[in-house]
Amino acid sequence: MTRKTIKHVAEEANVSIGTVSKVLNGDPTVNARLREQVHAACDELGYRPNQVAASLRRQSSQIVGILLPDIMNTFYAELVAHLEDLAAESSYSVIITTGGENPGKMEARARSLVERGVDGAIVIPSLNGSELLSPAIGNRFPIVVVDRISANDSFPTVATENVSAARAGTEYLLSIGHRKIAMVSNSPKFYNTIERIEGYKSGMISAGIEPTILIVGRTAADAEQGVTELLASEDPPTALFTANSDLTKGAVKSLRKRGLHMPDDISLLGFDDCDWLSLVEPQISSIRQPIYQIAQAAWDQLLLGIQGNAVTLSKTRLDADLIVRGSTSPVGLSQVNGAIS
Amino acid sequence: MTRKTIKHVAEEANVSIGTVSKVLNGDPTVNARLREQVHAACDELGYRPNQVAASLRRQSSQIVGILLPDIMNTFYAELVAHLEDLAAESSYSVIITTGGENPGKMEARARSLVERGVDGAIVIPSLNGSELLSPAIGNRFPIVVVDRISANDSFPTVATENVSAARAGTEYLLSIGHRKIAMVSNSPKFYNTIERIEGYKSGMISAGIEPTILIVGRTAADAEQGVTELLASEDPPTALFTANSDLTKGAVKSLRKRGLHMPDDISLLGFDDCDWLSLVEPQISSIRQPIYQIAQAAWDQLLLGIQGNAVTLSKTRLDADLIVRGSTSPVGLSQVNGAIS
DNA sequence: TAATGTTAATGAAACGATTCATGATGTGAA
DNA sequence: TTCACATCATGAATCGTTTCATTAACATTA
Repeated sequence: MTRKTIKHVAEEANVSIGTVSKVLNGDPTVNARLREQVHAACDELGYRPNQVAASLRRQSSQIVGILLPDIMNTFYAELVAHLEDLAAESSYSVIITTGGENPGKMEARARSLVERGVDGAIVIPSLNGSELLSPAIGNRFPIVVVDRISANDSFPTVATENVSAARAGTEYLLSIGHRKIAMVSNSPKFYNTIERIEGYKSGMISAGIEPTILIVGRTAADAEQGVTELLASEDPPTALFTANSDLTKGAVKSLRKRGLHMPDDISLLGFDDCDWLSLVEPQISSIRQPIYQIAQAAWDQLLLGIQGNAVTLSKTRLDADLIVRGSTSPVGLSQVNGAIS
Repeated sequence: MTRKTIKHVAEEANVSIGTVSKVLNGDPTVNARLREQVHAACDELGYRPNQVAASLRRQSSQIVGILLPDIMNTFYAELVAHLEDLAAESSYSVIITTGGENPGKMEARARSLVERGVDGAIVIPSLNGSELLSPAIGNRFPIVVVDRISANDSFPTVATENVSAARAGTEYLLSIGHRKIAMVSNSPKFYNTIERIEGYKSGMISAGIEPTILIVGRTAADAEQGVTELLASEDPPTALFTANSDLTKGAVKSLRKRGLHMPDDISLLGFDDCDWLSLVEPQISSIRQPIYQIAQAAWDQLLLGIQGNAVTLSKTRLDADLIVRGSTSPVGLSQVNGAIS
């Protein structure tokens, strides 16, 4: 028994196909009795509309794409969760595709989204991602770029106010007496990273202190190794500031292995909040991005784009919060003496 | 400039629409020269096929749905990540929808998936979810139920061999000398929970020991509170066995607040592995579900269902691994004396 | 009564692909 | 030369909706 179509409903209800369509779409110019008949017929037959056909005719699918590097990162996972909720509220469905850090893959996925007829997409690009997007996608396609925005994005963007957040974090560490503060960052290929480094730098320089920036790879393991080397150096920092949650993981591992205790031996402040930060001992101070607001703003922008309203190319920035926990404290005596070990 | 269709390509290449379609679908019965012309025309026009139209005609969308309670749970997030990969390899796209623990919402989402014309779905049901599914979905629709299977599922299922895994965990704790082992579980509404409890019970009973089962709510906070009460009781356990990662979080929080140290004061073993387990001090022993294999098996089953092959109603079970870390150790002297605090 | 206007149902034309029966072309055998 | 038989391009039908120009029915006015 194949699925019922609008045609079957029309026959059952003794009306035309057009009338059924009207009823289903809530058109008021239809006689109440017929409306009743149509509804009855739908129930009778267990009719479910075929959105594929509707999409084709209407040239809009009520589906949006989310294109991102990785869904296991908690920041992205939470973002996706919020976006999915928001979309569902407006009866949109969401196609998720992850492109890893591979721009080619990412471009292919973007293509496939367009072919699938999604009405728009929210994109967290990988390297050079957003430049690659335009050709893949054609120019009439609504996109909002989130988090990893870049200087010349020709799309609306939504991101955390990274510079001021990183600067606030740095100033906090300075305010509790640290001078040797190292930022641990992945390579500054994305604007979020660049901005975090910039915020840190400006904080340090304002305080008249030379910044120390440790560039490591993308993974926790990279950070672990880098931090281990840094700590073995001549004049190790008394505080670490990690640029995202993966790097924070690596830093914690490194400290553990070296037997250093936070906050007495060293302080640690991480960009990105996740729940395990308050499960470790001591709990780790962090900068929390306003994920829900980011999702909200991105969704609003996307809807605007889809509805074809004034493409204002808006650039939204949202403020992050500094959450002080137990991993950061004033410089200890042992640290002042440079007596780490 | 609107998007090009197959018709434009046909004109550009001076062939018929049918021929273009053949070329695009790799039909071999087409002259090499024409094939060449068609490809040239596609490039020339920047033609991208419209999968919506193709879906309508072909009555298959190359999209599958994933219906699950929550994407922020690491177990589900990892599952989704693997599934998305597997799907992409077979050039399927994936629509994610989360229904929370709300069966009504879940049913609505399932409906919407069907209307959207997905070829099949992978489902992690919420309460009574899989019973609700059939009516929402009609009977010719390929589904695989994962993780939260139930006794009378009328769909293929894939899940961890929960009973033996929980039993193995229990036996491990017994083997290192624990006798007062409490299982901390959410309410046994799902078969995964029921089975974990069963495995624990059978391990305890085989050892001639009365099981202690603490039923708490679904969240980490629920577990924290429950564990705190349990530990304040007359004769507190020397080891805890938590039934999933959220509960493990709660247990860790409770132990921290109470100032108990693992493993000396109390041992902890958690069902579900996640990366923060090896970031806390001591690292927490756990049972790791074979997530990739689960995803793989689920995907294979789903493809089978989609291809309409023998609906065997297969029930796949996969073995979990016990990972011993630092949170579990033989009963300490203080514990034997019952002198916790 | 005829002319006009209003309301609401209808039928057919899209949307952009796939698919299949048909027809055109060319080759080889009789 | 003619017939049979491949080979391969073509055009039309189809998928299940939406949409819009028509029409039918009826009411209102002159």
